Amino acid sequence: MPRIPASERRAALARAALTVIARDGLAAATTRAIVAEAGMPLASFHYAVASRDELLRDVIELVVAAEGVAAGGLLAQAETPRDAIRGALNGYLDHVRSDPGAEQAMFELTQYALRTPELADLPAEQYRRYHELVADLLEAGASSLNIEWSIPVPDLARLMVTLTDGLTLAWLADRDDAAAGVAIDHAADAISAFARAPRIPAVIA
Amino acid sequence: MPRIPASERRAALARAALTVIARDGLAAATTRAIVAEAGMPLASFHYAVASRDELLRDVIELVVAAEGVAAGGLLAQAETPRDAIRGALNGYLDHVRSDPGAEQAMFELTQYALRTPELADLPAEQYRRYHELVADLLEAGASSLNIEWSIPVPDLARLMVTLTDGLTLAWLADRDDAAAGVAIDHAADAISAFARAPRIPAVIA
DNA sequence: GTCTATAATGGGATAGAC
DNA sequence: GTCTATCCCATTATAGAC
Repeated sequence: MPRIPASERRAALARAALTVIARDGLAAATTRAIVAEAGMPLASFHYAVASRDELLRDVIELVVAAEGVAAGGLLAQAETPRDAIRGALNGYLDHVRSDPGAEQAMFELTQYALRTPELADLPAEQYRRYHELVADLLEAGASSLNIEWSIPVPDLARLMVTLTDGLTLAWLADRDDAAAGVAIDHAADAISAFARAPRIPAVIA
Repeated sequence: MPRIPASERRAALARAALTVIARDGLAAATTRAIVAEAGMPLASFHYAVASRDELLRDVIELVVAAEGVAAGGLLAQAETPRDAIRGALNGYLDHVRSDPGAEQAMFELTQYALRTPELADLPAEQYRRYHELVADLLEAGASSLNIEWSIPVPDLARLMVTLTDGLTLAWLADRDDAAAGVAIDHAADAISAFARAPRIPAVIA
């Protein structure tokens, strides 16, 4: 492994760590497992990064960024607010189903960060970004459906993140697709009640 | 420590483990930390229990039982379905606020169990009990408010657990009391839409 | 600059003295 | 039956050979 900049090794290690955590869990993500996944000798680890916890900081940032990419695809075409919410939640659950380990990795990392003084600041920032991301999606959805939300968009965003987290945790625990689908239908009914016709109608192009 | 039955030691170890996990996190709950908390010599650990993972099984059952006790107190007097839902969610969040570590311990244990083949069956059972517990509360609430729920009670129960999990995770991450309170208000609005007057009016005593 | 080899620590589990 | 003392392994981190 000659001549690879430390910054690149660092990024490669973070990606490898995420792969290991998604596959085997955080407890299994030892420095050895991580360098094995990255195809590096053990000593490269501390050459590129000061400590395991410091690498986990990178991993969390990686995960948050990835979540942003995944969320971008959730804004499907829909005729009604209910279908839009329902589609977004189902899309999110499909994403979880397609790679449950990755989603579980997020939760494990968040909980670990909360317990680790050097990382304890990350979860708040992580959720701030989630809320912001979902708020943007809600704004875009309102615009595309020509509706407005009857409660502040940041409030609704937090409620949507609450639902995705809760749906994910329960599904990870019992893998009950049918129950999750039903919960999503009811949640879509409940949340779409916050959509209403705009006070100032949009100009039709 | 003379003459204490193994079953009692086992229970004491499970309680001590939960104390340690709530205070310092699952990763810090080593056999040594657990016996120190329980005031026992290290060798008592494997005398009472075959392995650390086996003790964690007991701990999860302990946690689920404790959650049941906590939930029992959430059925406050309320005039309307909205206030009942709102009161229950606020009561739950107060419980989380009063001992965040204990709540975090639950999540950590669930995630760890999902990653551990010998414990992988527990989370489904855990959530089955939560759903059942909340379903009972919803039935009791409907009866006391003289309403009925417009969707099946098990469906609504899953949605309520989804909300409590989601609210808890976000609050643990950002400790934003105001935002959590607002989210609860909106959630109560949304969920109380599933309450309606009973088709068969209850007999007034 | 890179990696082999090893240090130093802390872990789960147990043998054997009392 | 109980617990001290220890085993042995895996871990993070690093010293020093190339």
